[in-house]
Amino acid sequence: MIRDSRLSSVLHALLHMAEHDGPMTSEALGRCLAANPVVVRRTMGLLRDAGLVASERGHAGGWRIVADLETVSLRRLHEALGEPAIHALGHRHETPSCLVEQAVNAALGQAMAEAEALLLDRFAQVTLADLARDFARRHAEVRAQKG
Amino acid sequence: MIRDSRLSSVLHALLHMAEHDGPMTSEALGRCLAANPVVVRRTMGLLRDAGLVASERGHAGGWRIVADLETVSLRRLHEALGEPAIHALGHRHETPSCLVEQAVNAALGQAMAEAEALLLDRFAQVTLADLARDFARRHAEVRAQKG
DNA sequence: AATCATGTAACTAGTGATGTTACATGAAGG
DNA sequence: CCTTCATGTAACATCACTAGTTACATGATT
Repeated sequence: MIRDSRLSSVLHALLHMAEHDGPMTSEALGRCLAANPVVVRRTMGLLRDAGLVASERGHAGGWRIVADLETVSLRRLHEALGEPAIHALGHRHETPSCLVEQAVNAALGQAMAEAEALLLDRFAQVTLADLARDFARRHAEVRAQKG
Repeated sequence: MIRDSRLSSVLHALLHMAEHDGPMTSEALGRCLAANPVVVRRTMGLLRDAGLVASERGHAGGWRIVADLETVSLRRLHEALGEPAIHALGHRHETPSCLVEQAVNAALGQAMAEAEALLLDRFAQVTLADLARDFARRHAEVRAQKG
């Protein structure tokens, strides 16, 4: 089971918002993501706290992007979500007194730190604008196949 | 919360077994790991199925290593444990019909695949013998400080 | 004032490792 | 043979966390 799909969800939501004129309601986003509107609000609220989106109540309310797509990287979104744990693996005692466990933690910890650094680096290199362009390319491709 | 510390646990257990003469009981290993003996049996059983350790019942029974420490890598142990999920992040729909989600999955999936490949590569390069040597070095260091 | 949408609390569901109890099975020693 | 010791395994509880759901308050627009 995937433990945390929020980064994927907010990316999906943000791209839909980028392609959409005017604010989108939590319910509309929930239909796009096949997710519950309350969960959408809960997750988007973290992006609002980070200054990436804004929400408005009442008629014609909803969510809209207030940041430049070119400057928002996946890493920034990951941070906005509270930097949830990336790895499902780990060790129980962080600072063990046992020398054996220290050796284990050193080896395991280094490999995982390298993998995490690589992932965060990749996240930092991809912006919402990149994804929007990739979507546009896929969209054009499908239209070309049909036409 | 760490979801899966089994790799760390079996490494810890195997190194203790390597430093110990004769088989070690689940209860003794449980004391080393601060874990429940039944959990130890459950986890070590996977290594037994992979041919890395053997178990014996009755008096003077317990667990012992039957593989060459030089040839057992962290990756092989990870495989013996059933290759549990490495990432805590992911997306919900693997093959979405939505083009937006396809673009998201492609970007996210590639970054995560790279990170996973790096981690598995690092795991493949570290053997139990390497860890045993690292432990011996740490042990000598501590004795030097005391003496 | 009615309607619409967010804000948020409170609770449930689902997942997977880990903890725990209980009991069967087999091996060694008296 | 029988007791003891240790694994083998089933069954259930616990824990942590995201996601789903219900309910209601708050604020903005018409």
